[in-house]
Amino acid sequence: MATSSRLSRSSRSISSVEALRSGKADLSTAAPEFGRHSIAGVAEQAGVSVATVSRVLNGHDNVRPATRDRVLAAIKASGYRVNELARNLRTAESHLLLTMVPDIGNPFYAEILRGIDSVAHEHGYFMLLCDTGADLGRERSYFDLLRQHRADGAICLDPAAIHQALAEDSDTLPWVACCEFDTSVGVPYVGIDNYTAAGDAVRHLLARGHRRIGLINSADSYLYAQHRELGYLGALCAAGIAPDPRWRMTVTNLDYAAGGAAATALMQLADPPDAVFAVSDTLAIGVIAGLREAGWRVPDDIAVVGFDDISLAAQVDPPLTTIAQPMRELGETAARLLLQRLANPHASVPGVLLPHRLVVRKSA
Amino acid sequence: MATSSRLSRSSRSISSVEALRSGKADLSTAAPEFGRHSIAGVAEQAGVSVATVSRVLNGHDNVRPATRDRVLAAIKASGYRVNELARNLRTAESHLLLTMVPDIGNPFYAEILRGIDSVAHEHGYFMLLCDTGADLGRERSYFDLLRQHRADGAICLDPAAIHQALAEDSDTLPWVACCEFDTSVGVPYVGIDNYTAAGDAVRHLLARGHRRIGLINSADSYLYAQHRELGYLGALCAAGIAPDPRWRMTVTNLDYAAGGAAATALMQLADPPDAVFAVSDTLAIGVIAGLREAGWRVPDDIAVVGFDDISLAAQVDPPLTTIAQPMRELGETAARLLLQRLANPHASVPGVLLPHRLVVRKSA
DNA sequence: TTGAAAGCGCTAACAC
DNA sequence: GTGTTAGCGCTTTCAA
Repeated sequence: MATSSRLSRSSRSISSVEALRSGKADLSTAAPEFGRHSIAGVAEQAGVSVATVSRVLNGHDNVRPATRDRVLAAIKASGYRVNELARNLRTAESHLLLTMVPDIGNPFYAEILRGIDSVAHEHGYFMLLCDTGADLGRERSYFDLLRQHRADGAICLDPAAIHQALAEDSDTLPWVACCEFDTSVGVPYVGIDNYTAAGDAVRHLLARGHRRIGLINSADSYLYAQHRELGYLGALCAAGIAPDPRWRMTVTNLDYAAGGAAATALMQLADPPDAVFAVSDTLAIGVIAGLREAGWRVPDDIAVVGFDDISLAAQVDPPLTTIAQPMRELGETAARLLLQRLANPHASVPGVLLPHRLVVRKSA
Repeated sequence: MATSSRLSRSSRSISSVEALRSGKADLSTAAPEFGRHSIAGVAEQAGVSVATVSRVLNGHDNVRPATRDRVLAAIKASGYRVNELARNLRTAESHLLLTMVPDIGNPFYAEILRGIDSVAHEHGYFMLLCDTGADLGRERSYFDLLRQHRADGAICLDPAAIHQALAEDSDTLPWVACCEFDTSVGVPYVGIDNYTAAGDAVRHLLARGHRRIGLINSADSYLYAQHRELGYLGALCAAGIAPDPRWRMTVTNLDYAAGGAAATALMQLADPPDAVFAVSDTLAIGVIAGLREAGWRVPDDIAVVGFDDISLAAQVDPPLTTIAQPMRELGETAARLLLQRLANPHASVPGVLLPHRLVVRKSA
């Protein structure tokens, strides 16, 4: 294929471009008759029993080298692959880890997912990813995957699930919470100290001389939103400032547009803030865009602090000052907690708080 | 465990953070004993045979209503859930669709993923997401999931796989290509006409009076990169312009940083371009950031056109002019093609090209 | 060291 | 309409 794919590039490309234009390339597909062999076939071919093949397959050492070689040869010759479905049924595990994320599109989750994925692979697991859209119904159906034994355990990054945890049997299921968590439920979790982190953001603003500090927050049904609001309030109070309640905006979505809309609303107040703390970088980036559109300069007219430190934060204009969460580590830890719980269902699994840090750039 | 996990947070967190960081948490495997009931238990409880329970479970209509009710009651009372592992073994399908994406972090893929997910769910499938990191080895191991019957089919968004397709048996496996595809291979695909799309981008720049147009492209091992380069070249030639080869930059990564670096390099030429076409929005956003850092104004000093139209494109400063791909539809179509292929392995599945469009904003 | 055989939990013939 | 039963492909005692 190396050679055939290296046919004069231009000629091939052009013809294929033409084929593409028409959009009509017909692809008569051959029958995918994959995996016809079973362990019995291999056994027969190697002149041994299925038990022996199984032993070889699983690397048991009680097989004579000569026998092993014969089996290995038969496997190779037949192109045999283990049917994991059968193996899973037998061993009662799927080696799949369910990950529920509220919004795949939010770059905040991408790095967390990578962390989960890497640890999962290290331990022979695959990640079954589900976008819940923060919808309770869908979430519930995803938990069913656990009940149906289609996944061995779950990592939930989705706030909506947490509250459900108490009400249903989901607390008997093998899952852990990541980022959004309730320490008072018996579910293992990993996250950061949202209260302190939000306080850090606000204290930074305070240190820069801002006194009129707005907050753009998620609905307080989210625990992290509650904690960040408390952190915001706490820092302000400690500085002897009574925050204007009109400066607290609630959004139902963390996307760019929501940030822009909230910022616009904020600046239309008779008495607008001179700084804003948004509880997500995506929100903050939307805020900056909205502000710019309305003719305000950041940080001169109004300072902006975000939360998360997604890779984009450094790229926008002005680069975003934000609270960094250790995203990759958050994901890795969540996966380890879950694996730990699976390995030892009766042991108590700890809750973990990871450190955050303030990253000062130009927006505040 | 609820109580034992309620130990003072600080002390617990610290020790566990250390254990987890080390990655050495020991994971001796024990049997997770959830879901103790089987279909036999339900049958017994309802005073019927397992076959009848199975019939009820699968909604067959040859069951007397009274019997059905009895079974349903028994199911409810026992909290029984189907063991999908067993069902899958029996029916030889997992109802899992594998999706291979080169980089979860690239927002371009997020909307495609949503499209896939929605169609998959509509048809009772779940999406098993794998980040290949554009790595051939990992990709290969993901294809193994198909061979092992752990997934029924796959959607591959990853360039690296395409070339592999010819060389290995992967062309007998049930998969489809999305976004990156080779019309000359017998694999169903969906994508856009990259040649024309790139041409449209360049013609827009031409129409705005630019003549010195640079290109920031992926390595030409990618088919889409080849086609876009051809489109770029074609449009330039048609306008009677001989493009300076030094204005063509190749990046090995589509992230923001790569765009910034390429832009910087471009502008250090003795004779820099006055416009740049980047083959990805993430790249283009990095270009803008890099340019700004170096003191260039967009679009006054240099115009920038991107590709994809991710949601962020409208948020950056200046808002990005770009080629929009119908991302959601791309994903939906890919899923449909795959489902179609699964439903009818012998039918020929078409290749599909979806329309793109130029979105003019302020960067060019 | 190897084999025979019993299931894992389910579906689908095939009987009644 | 309902029950009996034979597997799906594998792992794992238990014997030999």
